[in-house]
Amino acid sequence: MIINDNLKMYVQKLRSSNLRPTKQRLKICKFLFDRKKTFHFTVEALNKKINKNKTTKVSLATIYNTVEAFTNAGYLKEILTSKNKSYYDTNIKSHHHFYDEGNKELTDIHYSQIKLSKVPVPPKGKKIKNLEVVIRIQK
Amino acid sequence: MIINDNLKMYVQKLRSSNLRPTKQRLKICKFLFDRKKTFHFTVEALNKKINKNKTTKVSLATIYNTVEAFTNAGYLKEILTSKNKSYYDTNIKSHHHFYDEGNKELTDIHYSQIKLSKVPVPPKGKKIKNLEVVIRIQK
DNA sequence: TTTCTAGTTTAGAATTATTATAAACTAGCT
DNA sequence: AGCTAGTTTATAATAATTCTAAACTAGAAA
Ligand SMILES: [Mn+2]
Ligand SMILES: [Mn+2]
Ligand SMILES: [Zn+2]
Ligand SMILES: [Zn+2]
Repeated sequence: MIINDNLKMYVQKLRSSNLRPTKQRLKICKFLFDRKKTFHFTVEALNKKINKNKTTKVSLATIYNTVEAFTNAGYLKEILTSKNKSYYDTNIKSHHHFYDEGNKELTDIHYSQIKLSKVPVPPKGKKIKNLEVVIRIQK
Repeated sequence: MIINDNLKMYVQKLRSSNLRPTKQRLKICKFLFDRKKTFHFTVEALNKKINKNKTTKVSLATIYNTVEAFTNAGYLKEILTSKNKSYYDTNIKSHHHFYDEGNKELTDIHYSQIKLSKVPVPPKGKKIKNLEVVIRIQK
């Protein structure tokens, strides 16, 4: 996988989603996507990292707005697994997770690592939006 | 399955978990467990039902305390699937769920209705606490 | 029975995560 | 350069939950 350290790519990406490439969004893009590996984060953690010893701070409201916009645009995936706090994933491919109840961390499980040989039919008029397994683990 | 409409059973049950059989706890037990079918609920919903046109109200703090105590005692199971709100289940057997993103309701999937033919090994030093699948559905 | 005390309930305050508000700012078209 | 819709920001509001501390009570002991 290629590391994107050029802003032009993000500018295009944002424009293609009708999101103006503001300096705040580009800074967040750079932080989230300029890396070899995908990762999981909470808004709280992202806010800390983005504003860690930086002179120009991005407001918490913007962090929330941007995470929501990126999720709607399909750049991020929301993982609902924890009590009272949303997690986000820069890995947008369909995949499963371990959720460690001790340190409250998510770990990816590749889609092929879980095989569902029997899955129920959804109720009438409803369709399956998502079938991703969360395996809760602890010491 | 037998409907428990006698309080003595709940008194024993509570005592066996080192929970004093107070009138609040017994009222909540009666509401939660005196029925043919298990069900899912939020604390907000339980609070409304318990206090619906009743003269003696149970405080919201007690509803929270009791739900937590019952969960710790194993009378209830917590289902973490929704953003910002916990769900509880009077079905304490291991089983799976549909979660309808439209009306935010849970529906049981019997344990035998999902077969996992391949499951990954948890990380070193960690063990699987729970492997229950939530299938998100929508119209 | 009455007394005692740890456990429980309660109203209200506090906390945490998140969303809403509205004024100031800015990307980017004209 | 001027305009304007989109964006950022500080701050307030909201929602779910947890905390606090005073009042109450179950039930053991006297
Ligand atoms: Mn919340
Ligand atoms: Mn909360
Ligand atoms: Zn992931
Ligand atoms: Zn259930």
